[in-house]
Amino acid sequence: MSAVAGGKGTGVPVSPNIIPFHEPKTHCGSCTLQELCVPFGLDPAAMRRLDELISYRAPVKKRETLYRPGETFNGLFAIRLGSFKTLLLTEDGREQIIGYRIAGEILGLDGIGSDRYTCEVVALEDSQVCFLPFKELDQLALEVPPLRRNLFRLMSRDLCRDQDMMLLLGSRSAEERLALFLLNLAERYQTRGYSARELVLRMTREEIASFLGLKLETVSRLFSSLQEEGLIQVQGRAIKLLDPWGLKQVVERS
Amino acid sequence: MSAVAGGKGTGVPVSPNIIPFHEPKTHCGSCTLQELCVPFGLDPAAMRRLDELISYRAPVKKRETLYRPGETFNGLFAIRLGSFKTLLLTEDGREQIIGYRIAGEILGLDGIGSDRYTCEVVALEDSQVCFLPFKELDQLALEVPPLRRNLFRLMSRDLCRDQDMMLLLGSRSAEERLALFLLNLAERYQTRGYSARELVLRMTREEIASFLGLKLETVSRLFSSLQEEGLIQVQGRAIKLLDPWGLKQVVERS
DNA sequence: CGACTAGTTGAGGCCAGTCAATGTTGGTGG
DNA sequence: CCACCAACATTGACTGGCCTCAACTAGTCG
Repeated sequence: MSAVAGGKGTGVPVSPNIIPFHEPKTHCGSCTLQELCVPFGLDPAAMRRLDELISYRAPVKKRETLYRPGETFNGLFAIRLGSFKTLLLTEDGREQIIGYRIAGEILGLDGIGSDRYTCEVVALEDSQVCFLPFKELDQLALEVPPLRRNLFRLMSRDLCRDQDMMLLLGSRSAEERLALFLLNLAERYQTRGYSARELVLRMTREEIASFLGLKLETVSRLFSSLQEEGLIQVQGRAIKLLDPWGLKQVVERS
Repeated sequence: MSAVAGGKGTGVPVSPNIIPFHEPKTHCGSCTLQELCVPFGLDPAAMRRLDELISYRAPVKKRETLYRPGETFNGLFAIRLGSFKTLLLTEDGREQIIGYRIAGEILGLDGIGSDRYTCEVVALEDSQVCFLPFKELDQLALEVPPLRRNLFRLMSRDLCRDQDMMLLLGSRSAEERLALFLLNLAERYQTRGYSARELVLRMTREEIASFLGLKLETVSRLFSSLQEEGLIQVQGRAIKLLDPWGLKQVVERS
């Protein structure tokens, strides 16, 4: 069963660990991620109304599933803390990871169209999400144009990200894929105030491989060879980008 | 310069070949594709208002570009007739085809978020599109909930399609990719009232290959081998699916 | 008719996959 | 706190699927 989204698609949140609202810093207005997230650019009044509509903020433990394909769509999740993988299963049971989402990003957009979520979302570490019930969100968006705009922007951002990913999977070598993966990740962490040079991966080699359309041994070998080239430094899941410009060259050399 | 979307991102439509509105069958209400398209499920009054906001219906010639990355986003295009490829360019100039859109489908959603279109769209044959200016569409959607719903549905549909494509590119063999491509195409043509068994490709082998993350020779070889297996019959771009069930088996055999 | 584009087919090479052995890390319980 | 175990990661040897290069055919348009 899902950790938060409600069992068996009933739409009723059942997490026993909902974070009390009187805790400090559990409001959009004081959230450090607001400019990446749904509330971006809203005036204080609108922000307060958005806050009221968020029906709960809840922790999701490592490896727990946030939602699964087929569960009824009832809203979006904003990642407050932590990271998630999104994946699809092939008919023969293998999993293909199609996304990797970190704090400030939105989960659940895949369900907007069909009333059902279509992919599976699993926490890669202990995380926290804010739940935005869609009906109410849609209503509020009617009155608040910037919110409406943000919703479109978020969907469009996902569309473009997926298209970039198709470009990557369709026409890049294994080495280019890994280099792009690292650069992209570093950039996203940087916008969140973390170092642009050092990052700690939350995924296993196998998960990275699945995401990049490769095998885990290939990923492992590539980490080693990029390290030998002096471009990165690898210590398990801690990666240092020693030469970001060199990494970009790896991508751009045709 | 773009064929329709306006030169140099000015947002002013400049096509010299706009189809007069007094032509028969140029209204949503009488369009055979309405149930696949934006107007799905709208009541007659709303449908009329949607019709009024469509600022033009225009032909796009084979190989003409509908819009390019960087041009200002000013609205969506509904395909009335024909087909298009959507593509991204790598920094070294190769093109990666990321989508293949036919009548009843929507183009331009990639631009909603950023005020600029992000991919390039090119007609594969002489085609026709309806232009929906986004500002007005967004306004109308405020008053017409089913229209709002349709917009979300369309974006979400694209998201899921792209995700399926990532699954295909990330974890399927060349033969599986081609079989899936043919089955998917046949299904889409079938919903539009065409035969589920016979289809005429509008793409070259090279375009199919790019879309599937392969090389043209590989695609050509696969057409031949699927034909030898008795699953399809190939005559240039005319393909007959002799054994759709067998094709599905090709995909599902792990 | 010739030039051009699209498509097919063959021979050979290489990148990434597969199989397998070994090393490392981190969580758990004694 | 440390020993143990399982999961994760690395590395090597070999294989194979798809790519590359190349020759040839068929259809199209001026």
